[in-house]
Amino acid sequence: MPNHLLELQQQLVPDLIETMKKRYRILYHLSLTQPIGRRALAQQLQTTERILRAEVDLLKDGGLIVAETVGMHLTERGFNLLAQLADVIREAEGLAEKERRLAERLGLKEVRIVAGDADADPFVKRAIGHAAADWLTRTLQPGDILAVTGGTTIATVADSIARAKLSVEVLPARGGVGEHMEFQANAIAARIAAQLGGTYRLLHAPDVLSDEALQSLTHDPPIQDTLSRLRSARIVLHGIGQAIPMAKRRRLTAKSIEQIESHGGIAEAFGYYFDELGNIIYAMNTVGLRLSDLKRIERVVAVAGGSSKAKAISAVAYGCPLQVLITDEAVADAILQIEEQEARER
Amino acid sequence: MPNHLLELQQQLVPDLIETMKKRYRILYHLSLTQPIGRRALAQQLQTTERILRAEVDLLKDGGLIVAETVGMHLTERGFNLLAQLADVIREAEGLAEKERRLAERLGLKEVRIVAGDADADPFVKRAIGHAAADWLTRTLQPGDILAVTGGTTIATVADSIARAKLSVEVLPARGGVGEHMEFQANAIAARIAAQLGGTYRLLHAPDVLSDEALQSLTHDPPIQDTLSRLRSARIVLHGIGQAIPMAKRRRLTAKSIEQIESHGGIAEAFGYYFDELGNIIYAMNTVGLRLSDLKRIERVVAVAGGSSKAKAISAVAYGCPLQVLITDEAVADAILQIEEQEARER
DNA sequence: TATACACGGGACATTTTTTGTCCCTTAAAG
DNA sequence: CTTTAAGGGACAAAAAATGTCCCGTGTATA
Repeated sequence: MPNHLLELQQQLVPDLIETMKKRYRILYHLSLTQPIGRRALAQQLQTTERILRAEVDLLKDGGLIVAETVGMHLTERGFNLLAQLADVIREAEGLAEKERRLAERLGLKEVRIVAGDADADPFVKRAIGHAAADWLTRTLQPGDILAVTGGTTIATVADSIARAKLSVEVLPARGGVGEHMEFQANAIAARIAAQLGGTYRLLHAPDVLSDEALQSLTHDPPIQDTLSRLRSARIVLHGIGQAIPMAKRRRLTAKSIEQIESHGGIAEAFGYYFDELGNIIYAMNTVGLRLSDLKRIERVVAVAGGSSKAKAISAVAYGCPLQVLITDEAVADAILQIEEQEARER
Repeated sequence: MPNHLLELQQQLVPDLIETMKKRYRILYHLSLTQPIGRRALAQQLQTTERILRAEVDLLKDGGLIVAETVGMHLTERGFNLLAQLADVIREAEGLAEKERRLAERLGLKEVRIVAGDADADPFVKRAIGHAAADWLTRTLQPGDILAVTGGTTIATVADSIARAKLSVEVLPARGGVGEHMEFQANAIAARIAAQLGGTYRLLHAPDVLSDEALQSLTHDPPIQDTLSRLRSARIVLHGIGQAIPMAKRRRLTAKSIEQIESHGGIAEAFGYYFDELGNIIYAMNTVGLRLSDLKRIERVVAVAGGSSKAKAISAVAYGCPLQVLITDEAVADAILQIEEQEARER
């Protein structure tokens, strides 16, 4: 009933909604990449310079955009309009509907879908990060403990978080993995804390350990302390990986990789490997959050996109306590398509 | 807040809101004049054949219109859409806003404004009639007594009233005046009653009388009966005239006309003549409803339009108990403009 | 029954708008 | 100081919108 009007307009001026989406998309891209030039933006939006220019001129006349020598950027009015239109557009794009269906299918409390496919368009990854950052700022409360994992996806969340002054504590949910500094859980926790204006602690330990090393490390007082705080986090933000690529990147032994492969391993999260149905088929000896810890955490939020990760994402949703998923349309479509196939077979 | 969306769209896609209005206008004119041909409709809408044709083709594709050899007419879908969009368009056209302001200024419960100027475009008069008919059908309840005056405007209401089966009684609020049969209160009451499926009574008396004739007539039992029922009407629908033209049409004596003129007479209603501020400056000896009777009536509805009547309408609103006004945009603008002038002078 | 009329739809030249493309000046960054 | 990417101007080519006329057809009127 609220946006009943859209349906009426769909009948009388079908192209109205299309144009509205198109212009919204321009404003949205602009908001994430401003200041940006006409030509660069056109390339990003997969359109020609001249066509974008026509739209931009209109938006400029409307006072939603200003053009300066460094490039175009949103005015305050444009920014407000963007925020107010967000829900309408999500409804018009059919994303809201897909969110409801995906939440039901995966048994989640909340799903947020961003248009596009992160595999095909790097901008979509940023958009996912932005959506997650948005969710986070709306959800975080003073005094909260937030745990984050590493990875490129969660890093985009850190990129998008707006500056704030919020007394929260940000912790890395896992130890150090691999080489890239900026994708480490530690580094991301620090960046997010800096943006939010909160505090952070680091977990000075490698992610994977031998039994003995794990034993001794967990008796180290500072690590013990961080770990116990970690378990009382209210929100956990984590990424989801594909099993085999992740196993290789982690330099697991050939034997372990083979084991994962032979058991149909498809997803990785928190150092656990899952098959398509969410069964744990391999678990690493990790410092940091364990699967059993997640059950007691109020909001476990998975952030991941790209059609290649679709199966991994549904696997984690089945095998891991999860309340919120922030993903892209390609993933949603892939998972919902399986649902339709099943319905047809019945 | 309900059509908050419209304001957002106004910023993002102002041009498409215009086309929405344009297409709505086509559907609306079509609904009042169907079946009608392309060329005739184009003339009515003050546009060219070809331009209208482009729009009509779209509406046809959308299944809102069908074209037959007798002309075009709305489909059921088109008709539903029209009804559902009515409020939206009134909001988008700014009519809703003007209605609120006019109601406040004139101290009325409800104002309904139709786009255009009845003086300049005869179609607007029909539209006013249609709006009044619409108001009436939504307001009338079984058992109601409805009183109506004569005049061309109220006659258009009778033209537009949809057939119904409603047990109401329709009475003429005044006696016979002038020569045109179809504009007599009696005739209009009968036609409205016929359309509504209700009953009616007639007032077999001339509108204007000498004192003695009035005395004797009011002792005539059938007239007495009708008059007493008239005074218990729940709704009165009446027109508003300009003082001088009306006085001449009524063939008042030169002396009376001069009196009206010298006192600044501007409006006429129910046989009373008002100056600009609503003071009664001349009253005829009429059979039928008196001004004093109106105070006890629940809904007194004035129906009148055309820029030339603007002052007359505001005069009656001041001088006469009135709850509802159905008029056109030209009148509304004229009255509201005075308001703005006053505000400027302050 | 005959006739004039208004209907929708087809056709097409003409006008207007949209679009692709290139260039120019300017300001910031290296 | 040079390079780069910015916005805006310009203009021909392409596409769309528009004005205009015609035609066969069914309807209502004479």
